[in-house]
Amino acid sequence: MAVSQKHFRKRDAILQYLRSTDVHPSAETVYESLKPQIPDLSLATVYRNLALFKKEGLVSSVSTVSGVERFDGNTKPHVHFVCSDCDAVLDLHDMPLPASLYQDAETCSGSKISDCHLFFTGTCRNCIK
Amino acid sequence: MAVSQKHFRKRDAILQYLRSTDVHPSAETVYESLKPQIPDLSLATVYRNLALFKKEGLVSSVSTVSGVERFDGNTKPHVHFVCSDCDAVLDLHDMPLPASLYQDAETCSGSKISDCHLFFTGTCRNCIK
DNA sequence: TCCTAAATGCGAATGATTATCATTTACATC
DNA sequence: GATGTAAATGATAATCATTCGCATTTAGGA
Repeated sequence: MAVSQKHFRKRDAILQYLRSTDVHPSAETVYESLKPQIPDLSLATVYRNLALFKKEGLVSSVSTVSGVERFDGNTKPHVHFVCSDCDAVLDLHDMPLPASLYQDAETCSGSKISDCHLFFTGTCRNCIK
Repeated sequence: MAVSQKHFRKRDAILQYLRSTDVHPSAETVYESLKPQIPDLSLATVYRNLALFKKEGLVSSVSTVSGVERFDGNTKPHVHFVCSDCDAVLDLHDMPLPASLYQDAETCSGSKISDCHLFFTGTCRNCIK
């Protein structure tokens, strides 16, 4: 009925949002961020699509912070920092993963490795003050 | 009243169990493993003490696997492997963390780092078959 | 316009974890 | 040994993130 956006898909909006931010949002945060633009968005849809994206490798699950899963639309492997005070999740772009890690892990474990997760916890710059 | 073990503390039993195993148990698993020896153990006690141990640095939280937190009584830093098929968590003892990582992360993030977590996901040897 | 499969909204169900509160225990003191 | 006090615990309710079930809507082709 609307002039345009008949083909608009909530799924696309969710993925787009994940790729546009570096806050590593939770499902709830994705929902709240998109709700103003998409008033009839349902939380279940966010969860469903996040699960789908994960399965398809379009987004990754950083880790769970204070019991809540956090997502990342940046699929390029990189290191994370998690602040245990404010639950912020930051990218440490300047810390590349040693290229050998992957292969080492496969050899060492005798398993088929699919993903590598490296993150640090501590107190972030803001919370130190 | 009992002959001995008047001073026996469930807390100690929980810590002892965590240090004796390498299965990286969940709270539920700790509970079920100790229940036969300690019939009046409560799940709440397990959760309470795990939280306490974590705060004191006596145990660490490996990661949450399929929505369940997994614990490790081995405080020496080491690498983990998580099987996405069977949810097993294994130690990769032969993969030491580069000593510089810690310091690098602190410099790179401008934060106070307290812990480092490195783990791989994939399909373990058993599940490959 | 009609049809079908996929996508979604809504709300209930699930399941892990935490909070509450009464009871018990450990241990120091008398 | 009796007593007082703070910590530890058991039992269960409450919480909260996540998933499920199902009816409805949408997209896109016939």
